[in-house]
Amino acid sequence: MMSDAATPLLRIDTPPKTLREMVLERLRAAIISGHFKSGERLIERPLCDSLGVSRTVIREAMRYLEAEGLVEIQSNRGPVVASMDWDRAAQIYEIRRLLETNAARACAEKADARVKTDLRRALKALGAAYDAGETRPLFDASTDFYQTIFLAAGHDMAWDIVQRLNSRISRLRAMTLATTDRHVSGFARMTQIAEAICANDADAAGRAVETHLSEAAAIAHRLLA
Amino acid sequence: MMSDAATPLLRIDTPPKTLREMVLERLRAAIISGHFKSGERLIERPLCDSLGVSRTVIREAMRYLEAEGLVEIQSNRGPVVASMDWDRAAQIYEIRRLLETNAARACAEKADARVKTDLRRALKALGAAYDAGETRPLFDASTDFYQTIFLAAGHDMAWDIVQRLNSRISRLRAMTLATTDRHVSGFARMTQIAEAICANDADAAGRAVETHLSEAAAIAHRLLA
DNA sequence: TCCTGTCATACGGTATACCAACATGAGCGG
DNA sequence: CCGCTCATGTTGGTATACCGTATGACAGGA
Repeated sequence: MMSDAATPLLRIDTPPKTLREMVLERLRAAIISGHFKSGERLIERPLCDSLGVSRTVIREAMRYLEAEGLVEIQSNRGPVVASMDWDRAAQIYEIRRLLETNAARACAEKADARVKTDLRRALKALGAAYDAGETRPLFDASTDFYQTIFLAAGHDMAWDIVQRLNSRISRLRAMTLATTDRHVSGFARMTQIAEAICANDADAAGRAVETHLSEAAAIAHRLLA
Repeated sequence: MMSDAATPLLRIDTPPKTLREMVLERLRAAIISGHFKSGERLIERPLCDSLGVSRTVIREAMRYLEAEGLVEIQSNRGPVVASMDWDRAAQIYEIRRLLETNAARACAEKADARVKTDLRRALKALGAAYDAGETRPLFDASTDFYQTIFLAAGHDMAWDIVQRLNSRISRLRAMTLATTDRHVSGFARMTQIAEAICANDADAAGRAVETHLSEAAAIAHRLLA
């Protein structure tokens, strides 16, 4: 027999990306990075030209982005980059609070040596990104840190939700990260979280995430409201 | 002056639905109701024929359903109705637990007379649906009950998430509701929830939702695992 | 000046035809 | 039993056309 049906190691689950996946990623990245500002119309035909694809592909990508909440479709006017107000942002921070504290607790309970090294590595990268001071790597390192926690906790569905929510408050997150005092307190909080998890202390991990997030939400509130 | 800029009463905000919205709703309903079984391929052209629309519309609807997680796209094979295993279902129940207990608590804290009558009305409808014994009205009444709670709490984003999660475990929910002992305990739990909220007792409301959900999850686990 | 009606333009919503690439299963030969 | 080839079904993607709505410019009339 060749091998078992599910050999996980050389399985190709994403055979070369389709055009619409690439277009989707670019559009999403463009929105998240602020290249398209909120409220801006996304007109199909110009996008076709600049991306070099047909309307079909653009439109299908738009449906996906619509479902993600990154664009809103106005009737007979087409897609517009979604905007965010404080009320909804606050709801997002609240949902994140629930999901992230829960994930941190679960992670702390089941973290083994492997997870702990991953986490320390992610934290180290995060520290380097904080020192470097550029927004983009900081974004990525922060994402990686949380991803480590969520996946180690086995909460991949919650992680999907959190990522989606984060993409909708990307501007807010960028501004929050750029806040100067955040450079110190942010990393300190992340360190607390990592330490609590490495000590398998679920309560401490949950509390650390909670304070981290409430601080972030407070800064965001000051910036937006 | 004619009238203020925003005359709310005759404003048309949903000018007649577009074809793709109608198609989207029908396909979604067809998947949730089990008309398309999980794992089943959704082949474009037959769908075009049966729905009487063009491929464009079908394909765009599929992108949306993909983003919702109701269908999965296999490369070069197109959309397939997504399936659900217990691990992911458990994650969904866990996320619902967090969001629903939180919403119930918030609702209990800020419920006024208006909300309470709405809730009692929803509960009454729910009781009638339980007595009638048909699955579909029960589904709708249950949805309405929770919607009342979430919206009264001001948690509309969480509500969107919960609805999306529920659509992904619709089969499981249907089986759970059909379980006979659920007919008694389910309504009793819902009554507890409503009473706690009407008493503005956040802790009791949270606890009631928690037990309700953990019971539901246990039944689902028995059925699926 | 302030309406109001008209018109041209821009753009989304939908349909259709067409083609290339890939998947799959049947049949064929070894 | 295995591998090869080939026909067919289906998706991925493009190009094109047409209609309806939205919008802004403009002209005439109260």
